[in-house]
Amino acid sequence: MPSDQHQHHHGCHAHKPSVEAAVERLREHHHRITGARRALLELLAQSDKPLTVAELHAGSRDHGMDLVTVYRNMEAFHAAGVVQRCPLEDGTPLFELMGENHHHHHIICRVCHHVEKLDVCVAEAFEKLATQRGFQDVTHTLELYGTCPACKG
Amino acid sequence: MPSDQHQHHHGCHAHKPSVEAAVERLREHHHRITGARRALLELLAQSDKPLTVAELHAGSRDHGMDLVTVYRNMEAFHAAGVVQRCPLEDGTPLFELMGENHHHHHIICRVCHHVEKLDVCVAEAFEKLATQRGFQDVTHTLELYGTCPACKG
DNA sequence: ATATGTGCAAATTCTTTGCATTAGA
DNA sequence: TCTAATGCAAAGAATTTGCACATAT
Repeated sequence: MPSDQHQHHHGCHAHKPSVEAAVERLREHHHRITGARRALLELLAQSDKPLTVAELHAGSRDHGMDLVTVYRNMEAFHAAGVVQRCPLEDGTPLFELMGENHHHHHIICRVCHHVEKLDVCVAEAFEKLATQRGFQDVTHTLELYGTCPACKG
Repeated sequence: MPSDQHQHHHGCHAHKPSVEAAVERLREHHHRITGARRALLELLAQSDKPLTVAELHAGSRDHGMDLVTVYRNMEAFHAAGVVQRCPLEDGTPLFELMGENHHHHHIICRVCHHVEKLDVCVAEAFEKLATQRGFQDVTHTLELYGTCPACKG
């Protein structure tokens, strides 16, 4: 039962909440809240799509942090459950803020890497299969790949 | 409508079929069928899980091919629609033969990378969403990650 | 016969590590 | 104050490219 179509009027909406939630989570994990981390969290919160290391680095260029800081923080964020990794088909790492906002997936153009959010999740029930087999801390990714209208040909 | 449970008595069964199907596909794409390619296809067909570049290289060591041959052929196979890429959460590339056999997904231990096949696919319907948005050649991956029973702690 | 595929070596890109310095808590 | 985070530089790993030779069609 797709309840879609809410994401084509973005701008600067309910971002702070996700950032603050992330900050709390990081504190729980005894991490310090630095300028670099705030900058990265803001970026992730403002983005409507998962970001690459390069995009994170470029996007926070006003803060001027080093690439290695991006790598280290994405690892820390992931370990703290603040971001989710959802690599492209070719393995390129993408990072996305784990929202309290409902879980969702993406349709990604395999040519231009344009990403659209799909506000539906059919996979939650699926996770039970894994849990039944004795797996713990089960998460999932569901990515659709295709050629977007602009890239036909 | 899950039609599960057919894969726990493997050995050397219906492999040739998938290999031959792949070979045909490669021919359609005007690719030559070399020893290296046969070896890689056999390996993929015999495996009940997606394989890494290293595994493909090691597994075909009797043929003694170069690592770069694995890379190049996986790219060719993917372009020809013979294999599917399904990277691990961390981006590590995995390759799996695209079967005429029914589509399925995996549950992967994020500690030891043990992989189990799930003979169910809930995502086909999902692909329609992408098609409706004008995407073409839509495929998907659905991977579940967790800590397997052996890796608890 | 001819072009594609392969191996080897080198180049490139991506990611990680070490260590001195800076800055949160 | 005291430890975690950062930047810079260097190391390491993964992947790609170039070119001469081998081999499927």
